[in-house]
Amino acid sequence: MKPETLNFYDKVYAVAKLIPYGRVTSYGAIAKYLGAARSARIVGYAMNGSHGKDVPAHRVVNRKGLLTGKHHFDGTNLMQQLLESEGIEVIENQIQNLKSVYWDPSEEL
DNA sequence: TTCCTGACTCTGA
DNA sequence: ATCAGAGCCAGGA
Repeated sequence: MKPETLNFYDKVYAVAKLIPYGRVTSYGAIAKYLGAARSARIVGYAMNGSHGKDVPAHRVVNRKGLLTGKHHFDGTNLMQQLLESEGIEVIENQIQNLKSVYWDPSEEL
């Protein structure tokens, strides 16, 4: 396998690992940071392989702050619990005060 | 090689 | 303001 091919996933994982504690980001933000603003779905798709890795996928949500990927987690509210455990208020799969906990790699990095 | 699916996002009504 | 539809890229069969 070519390193370039894996580079995309590797970058996604790398950025996800860079997400600070108590902060969340969106797929589009990561995609944009990687130079593929239109590949937001690919970022989420890449997260499918993040299981078993050190990638805090629970800190990655969609642009609306909705936990769309929580269904892919082991439990049903596991993702929400993880976020709440970090001080992030989540109600009905919706992150509250998203603006305050939002973390943009393009701006922070 | 082609077709299908998907943890998204944007634009239009 | 909210709701619905189309577009986009990458990976797997």
